[in-house]
Amino acid sequence: MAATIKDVARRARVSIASVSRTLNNSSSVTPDVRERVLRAASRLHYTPHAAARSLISRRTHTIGLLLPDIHGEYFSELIRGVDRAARTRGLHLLVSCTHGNNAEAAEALRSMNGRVDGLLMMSPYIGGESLEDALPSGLPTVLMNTHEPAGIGAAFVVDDFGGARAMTTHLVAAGYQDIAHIRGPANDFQALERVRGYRAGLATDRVPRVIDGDFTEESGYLAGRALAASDTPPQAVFAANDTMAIGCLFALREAGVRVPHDIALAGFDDIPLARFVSPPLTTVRVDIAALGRRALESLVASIADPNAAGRSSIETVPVELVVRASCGADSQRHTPREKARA
Amino acid sequence: MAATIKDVARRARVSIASVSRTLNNSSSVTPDVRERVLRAASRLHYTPHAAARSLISRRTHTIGLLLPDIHGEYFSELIRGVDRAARTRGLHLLVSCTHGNNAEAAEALRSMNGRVDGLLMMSPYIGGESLEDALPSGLPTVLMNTHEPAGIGAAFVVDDFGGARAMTTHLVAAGYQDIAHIRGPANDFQALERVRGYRAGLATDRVPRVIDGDFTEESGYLAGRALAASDTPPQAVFAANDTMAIGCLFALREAGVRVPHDIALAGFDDIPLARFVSPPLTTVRVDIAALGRRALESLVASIADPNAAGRSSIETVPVELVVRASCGADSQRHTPREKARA
DNA sequence: AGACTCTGTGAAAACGTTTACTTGGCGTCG
DNA sequence: CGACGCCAAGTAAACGTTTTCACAGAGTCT
Repeated sequence: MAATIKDVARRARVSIASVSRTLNNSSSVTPDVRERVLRAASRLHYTPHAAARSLISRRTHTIGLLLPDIHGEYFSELIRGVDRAARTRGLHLLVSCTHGNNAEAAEALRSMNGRVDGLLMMSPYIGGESLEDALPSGLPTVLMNTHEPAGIGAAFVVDDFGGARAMTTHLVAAGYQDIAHIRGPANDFQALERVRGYRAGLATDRVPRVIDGDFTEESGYLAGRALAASDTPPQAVFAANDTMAIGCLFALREAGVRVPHDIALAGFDDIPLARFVSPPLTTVRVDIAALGRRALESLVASIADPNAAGRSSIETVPVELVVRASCGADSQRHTPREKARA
Repeated sequence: MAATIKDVARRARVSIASVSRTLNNSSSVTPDVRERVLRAASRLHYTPHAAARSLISRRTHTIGLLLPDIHGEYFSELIRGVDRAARTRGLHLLVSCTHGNNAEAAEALRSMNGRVDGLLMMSPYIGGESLEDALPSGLPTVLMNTHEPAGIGAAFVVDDFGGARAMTTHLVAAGYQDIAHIRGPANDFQALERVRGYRAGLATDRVPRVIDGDFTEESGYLAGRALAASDTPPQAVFAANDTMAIGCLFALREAGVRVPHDIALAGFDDIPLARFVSPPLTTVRVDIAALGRRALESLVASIADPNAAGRSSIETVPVELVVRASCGADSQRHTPREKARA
């Protein structure tokens, strides 16, 4: 049975108020009392009961992290980034998944009531009922990668549009004219942004060529097989994430298509794998840990001052083009332009 | 301001006891009362305050997950496994990292007091003060991949020894005689077990050849470079994890050593990357999500019945040998035996 | 018809803190 | 020398629940 503040008070022969004051440095106490309390507390291995404390102080020192799923490097990086930032502020992390399910998200939100001081939420899903109803009112919230109108709180989004446009522009500049895009799921905000960036990056006279995918390796594989078998294969393929790009790479290889010689390839996210496949994958690097860190910092600020300005601001996390061999533009060889010149 | 049980009671014109009973189905209430309470609760968007509830009921419905670090697929898989199992039981997850730091671990443990019903902890580190002192007494705890004597609670360990021995045996059976092992950090329980398995798997007349590493890709790279430059390069290299194996692979490739033709290579963990490097890596698959799931289930059981039998049992999570091209034994070519026969 | 058992409801205690308020002692200043 | 103010320490209320206990009313059985 854990010791309570009463046990400490009794042992130190003071009132519970003095114990509380000593332990919280909330107001000055006599060195004598202080000494006795500290000794008693450590003797009893006393640690304050978090629930009791947060019941009265209205602070849990915990923030909720609600993710669509926990899968792969992407989320562990995100959690890591958030955790580090939280740790330096003495905050705990309550992690939960929605599994892309809006009902489950609402359920998770509901059961976090009174458990957290604020909420960090990634919900790229579009459609279904709005989150606004489900969110406990008054709970400071920061969204990540969401399309929600920013009435809820601050939001941080990865610059999917900018990254996809930069990638497409890069491919165009490398001389590819017919560039296909393997897109992510239709109800995913990030997937949409990347399609939008792809379209924006294309030369104005080119017709976009978008193939369905769902961010899985298999969907990339299927798309790659279809493209390889096409009467008019594209010169380059830009997959909306690295996982699909790698699936596509395998399909192309299987079909005897050389990358980047016959078809150039690019992805998005810069997962660790990207460097290691052969050829190494050209992609867009996303500093996902930074996203987590910045989102947490913003949340902390809005907890500290609920009426702060910048409440419903949207901030963009920059991305970076990473050019490797798979797009044929890292060296002098393989690009159509170079081939033509030769 | 969130609604409390009093608000609901007032609106439903009943006592707070009736509200509580209705919402918890704890005892029968009149349909009439029930109806009024439910209507009032939903009208007010009432959700019980978790801290207040757990103060009195001594249950937080939260379990603490304490990890050495959150990095890479390994931990996201673990969290995922634990989360799924927790979710089906209506439990929340409080995640924290120790960063391999025993002091930080103690601090995290301390601040989890009263916050969690039980603790799931992975602490492969050896040395430093024992965890036993830091652990809040009476808190059900399940350890993962630890060397701690099982006085604390149940423990689950991956069969590192068995996996490493199986891999070594496999390499021996494939005809390799001189097999080097790149080991993990000296203070890591799993690394030690893998070394032990390696030694056990070697033919009795062979001298173990162990090279230092620390589970990072770079250490694998350095080891690989040293081995390639050695006067007596081994016939096969068994790295204690895939990450080092891949580092080693790059070093060997750089040195012009063909894998598996000149030197065979094997890893441990079966990270997703393993399938994709070239040649695909022979390794040992660890179902890390299953480890998390089983550990959580065991924890739940010991929370439900604190005096349960099997309290300080140690269970082993099985592993599986995954033979791919890098060890030269998946096909008929490349193994010394085959080469000799040819 | 009276006593007795249920059953549903409300009042109140309890959980372990923090904090506003109260009290008592002491020093200071007029 | 007395009044005033300040400081440390204690008392008690409050936080929002669950749960024990008491109670009232309705059946049921002799």
